[in-house]
Amino acid sequence: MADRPDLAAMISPLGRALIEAELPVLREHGLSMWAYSVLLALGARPLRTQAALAESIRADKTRIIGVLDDLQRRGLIERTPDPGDRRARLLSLTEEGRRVRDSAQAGIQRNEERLLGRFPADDRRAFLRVLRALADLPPEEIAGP
Amino acid sequence: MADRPDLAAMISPLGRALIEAELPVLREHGLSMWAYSVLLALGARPLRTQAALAESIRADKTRIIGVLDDLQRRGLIERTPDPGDRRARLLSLTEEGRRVRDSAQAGIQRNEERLLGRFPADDRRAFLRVLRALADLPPEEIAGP
DNA sequence: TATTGTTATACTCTATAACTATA
DNA sequence: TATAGTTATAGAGTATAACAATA
Repeated sequence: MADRPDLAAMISPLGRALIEAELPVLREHGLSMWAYSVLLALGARPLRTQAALAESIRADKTRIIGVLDDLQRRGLIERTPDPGDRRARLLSLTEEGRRVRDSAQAGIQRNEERLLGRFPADDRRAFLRVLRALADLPPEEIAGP
Repeated sequence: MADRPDLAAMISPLGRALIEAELPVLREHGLSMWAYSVLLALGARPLRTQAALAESIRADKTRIIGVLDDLQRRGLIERTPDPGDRRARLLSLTEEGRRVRDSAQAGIQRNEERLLGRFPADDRRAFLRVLRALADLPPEEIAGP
């Protein structure tokens, strides 16, 4: 027997539980998980094509179309044909979209801070430092040789 | 904007990537992810019913039947009717099952140790300490009030 | 009647392929 | 012809409901 559980066996269910914890907050804002992912991705920087957006959130491009339709209808994003190439749609957050994203994220991180609050500050900082570094690794690096 | 990404946004994709990293190792041992989960759960302690096993790995009970069929056929687990209640099936690992589980887990953790090896020992210990504590929390505690 | 395990069915999510419009 | 976006179809994975055996 190993002296610790597999990382994946700890991290993967924890991720599912954290997503479960997000759902009530997102529901209050009328957002699905995909919709929230889109708002986060567009907030980081506006994107020039839906395909690029889909790739950045690791989704299939056909999967986000309904999500974009809904966000646009509700005035949270703008989707305008690129004048330079009318096949592409320029994507960006509206002010309202930014507001909804920030409000949802504040609610989510409030709960996450409650969870982290049970650990000593040093452990918390080290945990976040390692987690951020691991999360930034490209999947090929995680997969290994 | 928040000063860090949401925990879920970091942890959940990381979990998926770690599972991807496990797949080649599991494939070498002829194991699916569910089969490996079963071997791990039965290794911790033998279980008296399939329903209890399913619950312990957060699976539907109908979902693991084919997995158990296969593991039993290959001699990795034993599934014997409980003499005291012939409806139930006593589940346990065989010696071969234990061997396969240990070999697969060794391969998986070898790669995980490679990933952790890039961090200072202190950070690594703190990371695992916090991660284990979070993974041990019941989902209700993670969900919050 | 209730419970364990099983099988059959339906549903959800996701990806693949076909289509439209621009280039 | 190639590409961005969209729609329609098919596939995988999962859960729900019905069933058989035992209590």
